[in-house]
Amino acid sequence: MEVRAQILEEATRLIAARGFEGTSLQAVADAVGVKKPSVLYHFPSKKVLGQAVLDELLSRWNEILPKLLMASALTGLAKFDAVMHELCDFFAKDTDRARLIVRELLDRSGDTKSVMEQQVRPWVDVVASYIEKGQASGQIQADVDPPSYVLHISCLALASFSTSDAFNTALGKRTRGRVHPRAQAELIRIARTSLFEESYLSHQSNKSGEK
Amino acid sequence: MEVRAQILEEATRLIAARGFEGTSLQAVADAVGVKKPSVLYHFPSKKVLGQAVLDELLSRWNEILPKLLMASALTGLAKFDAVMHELCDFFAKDTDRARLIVRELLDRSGDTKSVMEQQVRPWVDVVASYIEKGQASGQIQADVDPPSYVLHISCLALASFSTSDAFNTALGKRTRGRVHPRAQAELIRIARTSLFEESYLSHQSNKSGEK
DNA sequence: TCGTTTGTCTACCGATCGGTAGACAGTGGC
DNA sequence: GCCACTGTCTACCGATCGGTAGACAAACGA
Repeated sequence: MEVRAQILEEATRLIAARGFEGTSLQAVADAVGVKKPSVLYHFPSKKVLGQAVLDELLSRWNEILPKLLMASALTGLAKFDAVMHELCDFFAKDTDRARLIVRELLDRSGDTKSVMEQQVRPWVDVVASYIEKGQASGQIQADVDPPSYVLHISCLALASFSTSDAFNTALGKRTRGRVHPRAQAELIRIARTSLFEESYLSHQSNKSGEK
Repeated sequence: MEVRAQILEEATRLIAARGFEGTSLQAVADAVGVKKPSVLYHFPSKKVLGQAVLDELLSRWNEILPKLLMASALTGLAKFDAVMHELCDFFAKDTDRARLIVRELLDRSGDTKSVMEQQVRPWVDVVASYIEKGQASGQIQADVDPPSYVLHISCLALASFSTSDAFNTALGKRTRGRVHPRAQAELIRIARTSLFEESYLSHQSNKSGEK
């Protein structure tokens, strides 16, 4: 069972870096240190291996999903901070994750339709409904378009993390392999400032003595 | 010269959709309606063809770059709106553009280092310096990190446009091939709200009678 | 009219692709 | 001792990859 896990790990790394089409079974086998038929013994085809990589990613995501939304004891800014913190942590823990998702969105934009409608959209609707509540209570800016906001911020996190190397180079930072702390702080600032009413934010920061 | 342009066009479309590794010269030839050696007559190798696709994209970008920054007669919010409008228009005119750039960032994150440092960073620095001026005059929020902000908003536009199909599906919209108007408006709102001081924005909207 | 150039083609090359067949070694249970 | 199972291997398959050689036809310039 050890070899199977290694194959999955190296395949994840290679597909994230070079794409599914750009990764050969031979390259995966070489990375693990076995021969090609051994790879095909554990995963009966390349397509199955690719799907296993995505399934592994999805199961990791499902691990933190509860923490994301079941932090329902929190409200307003505290809930927002918890969600953004978990989201950034998820991608920061393994930089391949954002790359894999972005590649999947690019490579199979057609095939992901049903996944989008069945898996992503309900999740977006839940977060959007929270935002609408915040708008009703005046904590959140009235002209926010909740579903678009949720998707844009998701896209922003995905893109910034998946291109973190080029991102840091353009920043002139040498923080390899992960998003620079200042850039991550700015990401969260953009998301927060474009969501909450300024009056609510200043009130919260006064209360908590933050910044 | 007609065939060469068609090859470039179909190669652009195919590489944007399936990636460089996922696009064979045979597929390009079939799309144009010629045989494979004809493709290799106009472009001596696949690598050259791929670079030509990127060069074409870069030259289109250089066409609008002056309009982006030489709109220097404008200041503050008017300049911001002009830049964001041109930026969105650029990607909206051809949805392949964002996909090509994102793929390039993913596939050759290492090789793009010099391009980043020589082409992108100066541009980022220019915009960042404008933002710093805005901070000094109080129009722009003091806690914005200018270079990070510029890159994040660029990433946001890139990611939202390049994944527009999946994006719209998750939104439940059927606006195929381009970003839904509401989503694009929300993108600009996020960028504007997270940049300018609220007092400046409300002052400007009072002056122009907008919204 | 006659070379030359331009562009497209057929036929083919070696390398690599994903995948298969089957030998072989270890490791149990009985 | 024996058989079944597991896992890895060598050797190979047809298909496709990027790329080349060279025939051929149309267009062009002198």
